[in-house]
Amino acid sequence: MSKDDGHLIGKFPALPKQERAHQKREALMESGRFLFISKGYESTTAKEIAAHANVATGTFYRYFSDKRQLLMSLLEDQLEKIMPPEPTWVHGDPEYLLATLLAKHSEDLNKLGLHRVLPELLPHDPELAEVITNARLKIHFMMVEVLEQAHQESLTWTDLDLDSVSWAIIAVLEKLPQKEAESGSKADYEKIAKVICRMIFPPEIIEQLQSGEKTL
Amino acid sequence: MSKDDGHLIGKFPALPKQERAHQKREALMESGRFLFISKGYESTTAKEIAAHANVATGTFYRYFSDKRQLLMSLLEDQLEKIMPPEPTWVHGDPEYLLATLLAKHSEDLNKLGLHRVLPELLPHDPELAEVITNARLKIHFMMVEVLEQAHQESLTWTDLDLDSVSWAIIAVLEKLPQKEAESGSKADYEKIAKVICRMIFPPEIIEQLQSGEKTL
Amino acid sequence: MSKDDGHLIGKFPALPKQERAHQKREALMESGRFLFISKGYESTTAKEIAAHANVATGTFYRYFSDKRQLLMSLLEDQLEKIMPPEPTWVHGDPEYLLATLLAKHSEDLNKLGLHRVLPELLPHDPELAEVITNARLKIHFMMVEVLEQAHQESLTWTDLDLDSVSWAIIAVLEKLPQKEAESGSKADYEKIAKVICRMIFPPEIIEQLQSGEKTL
Amino acid sequence: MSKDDGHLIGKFPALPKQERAHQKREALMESGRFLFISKGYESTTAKEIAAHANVATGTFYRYFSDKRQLLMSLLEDQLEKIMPPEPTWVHGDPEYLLATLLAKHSEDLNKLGLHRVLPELLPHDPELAEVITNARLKIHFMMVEVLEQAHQESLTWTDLDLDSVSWAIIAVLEKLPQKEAESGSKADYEKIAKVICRMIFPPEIIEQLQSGEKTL
DNA sequence: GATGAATGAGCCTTCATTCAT
DNA sequence: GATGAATGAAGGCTCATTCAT
Repeated sequence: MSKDDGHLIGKFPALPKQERAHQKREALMESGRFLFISKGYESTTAKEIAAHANVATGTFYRYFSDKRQLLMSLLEDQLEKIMPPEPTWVHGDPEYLLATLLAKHSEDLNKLGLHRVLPELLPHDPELAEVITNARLKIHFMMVEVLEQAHQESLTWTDLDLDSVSWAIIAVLEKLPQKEAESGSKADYEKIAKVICRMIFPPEIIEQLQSGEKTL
Repeated sequence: MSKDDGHLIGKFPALPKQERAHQKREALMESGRFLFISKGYESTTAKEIAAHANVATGTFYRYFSDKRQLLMSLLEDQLEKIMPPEPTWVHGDPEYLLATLLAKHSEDLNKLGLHRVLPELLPHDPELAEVITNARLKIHFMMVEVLEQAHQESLTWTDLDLDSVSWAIIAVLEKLPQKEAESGSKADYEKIAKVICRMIFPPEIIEQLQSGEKTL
Repeated sequence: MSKDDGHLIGKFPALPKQERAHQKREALMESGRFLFISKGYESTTAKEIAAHANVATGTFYRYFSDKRQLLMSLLEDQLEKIMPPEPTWVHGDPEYLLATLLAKHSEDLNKLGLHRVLPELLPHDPELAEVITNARLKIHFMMVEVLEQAHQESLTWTDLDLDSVSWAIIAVLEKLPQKEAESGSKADYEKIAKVICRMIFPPEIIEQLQSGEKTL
Repeated sequence: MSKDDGHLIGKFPALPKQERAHQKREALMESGRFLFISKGYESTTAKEIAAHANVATGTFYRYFSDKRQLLMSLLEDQLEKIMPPEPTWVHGDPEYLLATLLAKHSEDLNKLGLHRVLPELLPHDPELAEVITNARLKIHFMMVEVLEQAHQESLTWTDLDLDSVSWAIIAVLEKLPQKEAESGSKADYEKIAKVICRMIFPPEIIEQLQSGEKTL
């Protein structure tokens, strides 16, 4: 049904103008993403992106002021997808939950794929760096909050700095894609989840949580 | 005696030729390092490096076949400095030792500084990637070995996968410079060391080690 | 009609796109030819060719991958023009025919002009050398064939090696432009034709042919 | 005997200074000749020539103001060697004499080898061109004179322009090295000599000369 | 809006030439 | 005299960006 329903004749899609434009924009972004990931940001030229999206070079510049803006749009568009859903660790087996979370997060990142180009740019593009840092901070605060909550309930180690724990967890999280890229295979999320959990919970707490005695 | 005896003031260094050449090479490498770190590898031109080292463009090419080779030399020169000395965790307070190690490692990396450019290049330079991956693997194996040893002595958690622990530690280690770059200040090595140690040792073991009862 | 109808005066050519592109290519080739001839192949830069054709440097590279390719195109385009039409010496006054042929050939070469750059390149560009050698061989075989035919009819010297004769003729032919370049004036084609004819025909045969007694 | 007679100790030749200098100059010229011929004039760098002659780059410029001057010296030095000895065609079998001359000339040219680089330079170096043109003219006049002499004795064709004959002969002469370079083998000097002779002498004259009846 | 030819600044690299040692 | 490191102008080529159609 709707506008794409086969009433098309030949190669002239009868889409509303705005829709057509939107499609082109999308195509360019997708091409940009693909090429950035395949060959790196610097090595990808605007012309290539346009060609890959089957539009003329000039068209690129109608939709984006330059290569960088396309990247920014990619990020804006999809940064929220990186945001891990608030983990509900305290409601059940935290190791299992975390392993699931890791798998999901890793998959999301891979779908997005941009983590491969960011390192290339972050150090030299403050604005971009800020966007990313903010996203990271958001995750960090979210995680600290969760840890804090668990701390309130006396579920966590009492002698560890929650901020450092949170940061360490994020460090591990962010290194995951690299690990997988280097080894060429999926990481063993369960083992890693177990390690991460140990940073947070004493073993006996985890057992309690796993046995379901102590859910929120 | 004569004109070369060091009494000269001003711009006539009068060093032995080979020395002069070596100095120039060093100056170029230092300039390369500085500029790579400041403005990124791609954005740095051979001309700039030469200018920063106060030599002509052509001189750059006398000492290096190109920018990449300069980077490789930087790495070769200093990769061993990254190599953390084998930690002797089991001989004393592991938290203290690890904190010291973190501080030292972080400082080394910062002196080297290249960790900022590597991410930019690794995905697109297989040879370079291999060099780095090898170095990382070396650290990883070293760490696994140490953990294994501790494990033999029943010092470690018995339910954690040592390989994953090792990898997580390295992940944290490698994220340190980024953390410091983003926050603009030194990390709190002691708190982080504590978190890392928790991945390895049960708290009571750490206490034992700290009290010196159970050294190797 | 409207703005494209040719009534425009000034700088708006308004040709169909393809035509314009073709013209630009032509202009570049012509500029290349001119500059190669004037100042030599090596001494001519792509930038100069572009400037002479009133286009930007980059435009040169849209139409040609490099200087050499432009030269190759020049040759391909015009090599057939060098090919002398098969002479019909045996049908009439051979001296007159040959003189005409020489004049024509010389004029063609001069129009083309590339004979001035070829010597510079042939020894160091095997591919180019092959192209040229093939063209020369073609002429050689054509000439041998004609001589052979004349030989069949007992028109030629009986004691000369036709292959050597053919080669000598071509040598003379190819030296013509140089002779003219050095003296700065046209060669005396009739006198030279007479000399060449003497390499082929005994004088009495020529007389016969000239008197028309013995045409094919 | 003399200065080179074995009193040398180690690697310090006890040659008079001037001699040493002269040797270096010679070595540079020989290296230049070799490299010009192998890789072309333009593609040969001063540094290469120096390296090939086992001297430092700077030394090159002590003996020659630049690459071109080295070439000029090469020519000056050896141009006379190109000069064919005045042929004494009229004293014996002209075909035999000419064949010998061709062989000798060809060998000389090949020893010199510079005929390979001249075409690259002549069109764009008027001074050089003049040197060469003069040499050629000298040969031309020499040849015309000989022909004239033969003409006086009624040995030559009476209806051919001696100037054109002379020029044609030189054309053939100068194309010889190219022919040999292209075919990769020696030319058949006897056959070619026969053709050339036919441009000059009627067959019966040649027979006379060969039979020795009519020497000068 | 779309096109893609055109632009030209700027990068990489080479090499003739100089000059301090 | 000899050396060879240093110089820097200049050529080849790319690519982000513009603009006439």
